[in-house]
Amino acid sequence: MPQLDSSGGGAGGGDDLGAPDELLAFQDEGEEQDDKSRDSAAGPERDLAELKSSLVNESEVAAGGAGVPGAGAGAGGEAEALGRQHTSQRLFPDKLAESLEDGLKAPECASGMYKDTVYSAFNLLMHYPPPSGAGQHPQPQPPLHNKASQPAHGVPQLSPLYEHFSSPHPTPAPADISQKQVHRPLQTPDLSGFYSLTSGSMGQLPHTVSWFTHPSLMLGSGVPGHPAAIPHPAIVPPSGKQELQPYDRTLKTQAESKAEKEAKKPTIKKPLNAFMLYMKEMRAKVIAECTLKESAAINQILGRRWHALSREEQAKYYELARKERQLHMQLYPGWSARDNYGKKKRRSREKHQESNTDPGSPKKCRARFGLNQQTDWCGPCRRKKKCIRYLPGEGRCPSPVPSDDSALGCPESPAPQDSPSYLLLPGFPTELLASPAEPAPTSPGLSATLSLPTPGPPQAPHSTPQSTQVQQQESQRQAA
DNA sequence: AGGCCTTTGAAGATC
DNA sequence: GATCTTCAAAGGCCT
Repeated sequence: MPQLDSSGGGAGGGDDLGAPDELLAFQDEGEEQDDKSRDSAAGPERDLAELKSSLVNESEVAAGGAGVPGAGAGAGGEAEALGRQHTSQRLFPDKLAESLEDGLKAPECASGMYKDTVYSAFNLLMHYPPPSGAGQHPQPQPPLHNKASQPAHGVPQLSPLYEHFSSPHPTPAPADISQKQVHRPLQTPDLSGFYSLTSGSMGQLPHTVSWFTHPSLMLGSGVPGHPAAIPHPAIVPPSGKQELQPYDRTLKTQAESKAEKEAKKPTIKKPLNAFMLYMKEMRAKVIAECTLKESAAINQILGRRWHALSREEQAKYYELARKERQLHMQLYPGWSARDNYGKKKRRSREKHQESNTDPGSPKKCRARFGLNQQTDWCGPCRRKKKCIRYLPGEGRCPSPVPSDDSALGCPESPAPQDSPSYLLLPGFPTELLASPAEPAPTSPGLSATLSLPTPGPPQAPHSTPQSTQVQQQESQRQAA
C-alpha cells in the first residue's frame, strides 16, 4: 500500500500529513492510480462488454421486478447462471464485506477492535480480490434512509467510495462523463441517503451493488429511471423524494419544470476527509465507551483522540481519504465542492459577529500582539478560522487537548497518552485566558485554547447543554 | 422541520 | 499567496 512518504519524493518538507503535502501525495497517487486504472482498463475489453451485457440483463430482470434500488442487482442468480464469475465479483463484493462483518460482530470486540479489524479488512480488500462464490445474491434492501440504515451494532465502516476503490477492478469513469450523466441515475426511486447510508455501513453494504453499477458501466444511465441507473452513493437527492415522472412534468410549464429541476438537482456529497473517516469508524466505539450521545460532544472526544493518534495511524486515514478523493474525482470529473455551496444554511450573523471579536487572522494577531510575522507561528491551527493559539516556530499547531475525556462525560476513556501541551508566548494576552476563579469551560474546542496549558485535575462532567457552555464561554470572554 | 453544535480536513472564494 | 468560508458526518437539542 502506498504510504504518504511515497508522495514526498524529496519535494516536500517534513510535514507529510499536512494538507498541501497530502495534496501532492494525492496527485502523485493519482498518476499512479491512473496507471493502475489504465492497467485495469487495459484488461480484456471482453470482460467489460460481458459486464455491461450482464448489467443489461439484470436491469431487464429488475425492471420486471421490484423497483427497489439495488434490485437491479437482485439478479445475482442470473449473473451466477451466466457463469461469469468475474462479473459476480464486481457486482457483489458486498458478500465479502458481509463475511468480514461476521468477524467484526464478535461481541467481545466491543472496544478497540474497530480500527484493526476494519483495516485488516481494508488490507484484504486492497490486496485480494473478493472471493466469488455460489449464492452471492444481493439481499433485498429495506428502504434506504440515513439513520434508519445505520448498523445495528454500530459496526464502523469506511466510506463506500473507498470500498469501491478497493475493487480489484476499479473502473475509472470516462473522462467525458458529464454532470448530467452523473445526475441521471438519481431519477431512480427512493435513493435517499445513499452516501450516508453506504459510508456508514460496511457490513450491510446495500450500496455496494449500486457502486459497482458505475455510470460508465450503466447502459441505462442515459435513460431516466432506468433500473440499471443506480447512483453512486455520494449522490443524494435533495429532498429524498422521488422525482416526478415524465408525464407529470408535462403538466408544468417549462420554466417551472426547469426551476424545479434545478431545485431538485441531486447532491453529490463531498468525499470524506481523513478525520471524517476516522469519526465514522470510531464514533460507535466512543458511544459505547462513554455516556454520551450528542454528536457534538462525541466529536470533541474524537477530535482529541485524533490528535492523540500517531502519525502512522493518522496516515492510514489520510491514505483512505486520498483514495476517496481519487475515486470521487474519477467518478465525477465535473463535480466541484462549489456545487454544494449554499445548500447548507449559512451560519447566523451572530456567529460572524462573534468572530469579529476574536483575535482575527494570524497576520492581524501577530501585529496585535507584537509577534514576528516571519518567525512566530501564529495561526488557527489547521482550521484557519480563528487565531487563538500562538506558537513560535511551530509548523503545526498542537491539539487543544484537555486533561482527559472525563470533562466530556467519558470517564472510562483514557486520556491521550501523547497529548501535546502547547506553548504560550511570553506576553500572551492573559485577558484571553479563562478566569481561574471561574470553572474552566469543558468544551475543548475554544475553551482549551484559552486555558492554561498545564493539565489540571479532571474536570467534572458537564451536565449543561452545550449551547449553555458556549454561552458561558462567550460571557467569560466578553467579561475579560 | 430544520438549524445548531462540535470536530478536522479539503477545496473554493476572497483579498 | 495568504486567509477566509463552506461543507462533509453524526444525532441530540432547540426554536
